[in-house]
Amino acid sequence: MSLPNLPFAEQGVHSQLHHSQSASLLFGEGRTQHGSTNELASRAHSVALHHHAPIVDYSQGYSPHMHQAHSPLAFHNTPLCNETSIQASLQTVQNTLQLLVNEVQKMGVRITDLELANQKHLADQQVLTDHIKTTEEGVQKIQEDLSVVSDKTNKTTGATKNISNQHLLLKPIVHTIFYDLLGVEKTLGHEDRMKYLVERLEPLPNDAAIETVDGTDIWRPLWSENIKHKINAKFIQKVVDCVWANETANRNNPGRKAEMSNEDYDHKVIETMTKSYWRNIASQVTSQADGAGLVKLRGKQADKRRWARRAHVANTRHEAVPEFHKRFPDAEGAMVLVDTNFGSDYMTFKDDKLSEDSKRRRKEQDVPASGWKRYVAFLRMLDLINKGLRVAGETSGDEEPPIKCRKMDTPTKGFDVQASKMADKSPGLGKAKPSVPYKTMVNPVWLAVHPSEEVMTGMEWLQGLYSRAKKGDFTVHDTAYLEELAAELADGDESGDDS
DNA sequence: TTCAGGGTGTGTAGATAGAT
DNA sequence: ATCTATCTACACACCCTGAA
Repeated sequence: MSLPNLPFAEQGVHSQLHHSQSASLLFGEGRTQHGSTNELASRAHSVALHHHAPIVDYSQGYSPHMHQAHSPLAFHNTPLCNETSIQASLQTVQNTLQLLVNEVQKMGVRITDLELANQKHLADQQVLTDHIKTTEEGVQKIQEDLSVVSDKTNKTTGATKNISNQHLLLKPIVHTIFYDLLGVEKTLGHEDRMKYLVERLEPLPNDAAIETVDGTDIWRPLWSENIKHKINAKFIQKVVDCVWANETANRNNPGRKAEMSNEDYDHKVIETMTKSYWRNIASQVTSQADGAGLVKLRGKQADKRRWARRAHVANTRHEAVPEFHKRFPDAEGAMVLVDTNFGSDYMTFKDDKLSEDSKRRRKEQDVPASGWKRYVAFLRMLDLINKGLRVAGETSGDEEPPIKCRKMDTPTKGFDVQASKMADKSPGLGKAKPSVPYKTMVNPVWLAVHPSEEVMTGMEWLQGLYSRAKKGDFTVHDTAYLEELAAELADGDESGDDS
């Protein structure tokens, strides 16, 4: 109120100065108290003292006496040097001296206070330093413990985990020597290699590990046996020895150079890689050899192909999400919605257009055509954005580097996963972390008849996204297509909350 | 019309993580 | 150690585009 233009802190300083002036400096009250019981108060106090007190207080408190004592005017102005006046003068001098003595004493007390405070600060500082030292030692110990744990983890997992991708130079070397020792033609493709190995599944007589054909030793591991079987162990050891010997020769011969990195050039690493590869090949050979196994293998391969296709489409859709966000800024979390397991146009396929196999898979999947149209619409919009981006050829100047894209005037509609690539289980199943759809992804009517379907709340923007999209976010072609889809959606969504 | 260059869709081997 | 599902990297065939 009195200092409207000053921040509160400034006002505080002023009030404190006033207090110091009246109570502490003139009368010496409370100094010891403040200094000894409250460090913060003491500090503030001493700051006020050093900065302001000498000018303000000494001029007001002592100058009248000092002036009288030292100014020549004091004597010149005195009319008579009689006894009374001398006594008065002496009295004044004595008073002044007494005041000075008092003040010096007070200053002494004050200095003692400051020294005490200083000692306490030093003690506090020492305590803090000790604390920091203890903390640092603790952190160092934790770091050491962590590194030990990490070492142990590496050692235990190193022997069992597949480390092939950590040794990219070593991998082809191991594979080549592996097949060399088996006598497999280098020119053969993967399928023919498997065929070759399947033809040689019969164990050799007398537990032999090697047969000699045209003067060449050919190894015959027992693929159906455990990796620790003595013949398999011998074969793996042979591969490791050959890889090691080759590399050693390379390194010792001045005319040649090392083929692998120093990390690869390690018996344990080579052995682990070889074992891992042996298991891989053994599993394939035994599957090929056995009728049921072969069927299983084929099924697995088909699943992989389907999955790869779905993943490819999901990845392409991910690329379109940033542009989608530009067009629909409130569509928070759109990226999360694009899940490999969710999106496929087969959800909207008419049953009579599907093959028998696809019908079977859809049945097992239990996701009827009308159930997920709202979500499918979202995916189609991503597809269209993606097509649009490609058609535009990234012509906007800030895109780097300019992609040389062929111009396509009529984007094809067939962007989605084909019906033949559909999975045979519902989207949430079969994953370590199941994919759970958001409630707004599915149509309310479908959800009502599938009460067991687990859904999450959120992504409210999906609702009605459609009708907004029709209003000119896309090219003429795309808009026409979306109109088509919107009409279809309206049919499938009886609640009509999308329009 | 031909053809090189490159985009697109698809298939495959193998890696990886987690469960058993 | 083994099995399973998921994922990555790469290869290849097809076909469109644009220049010669």
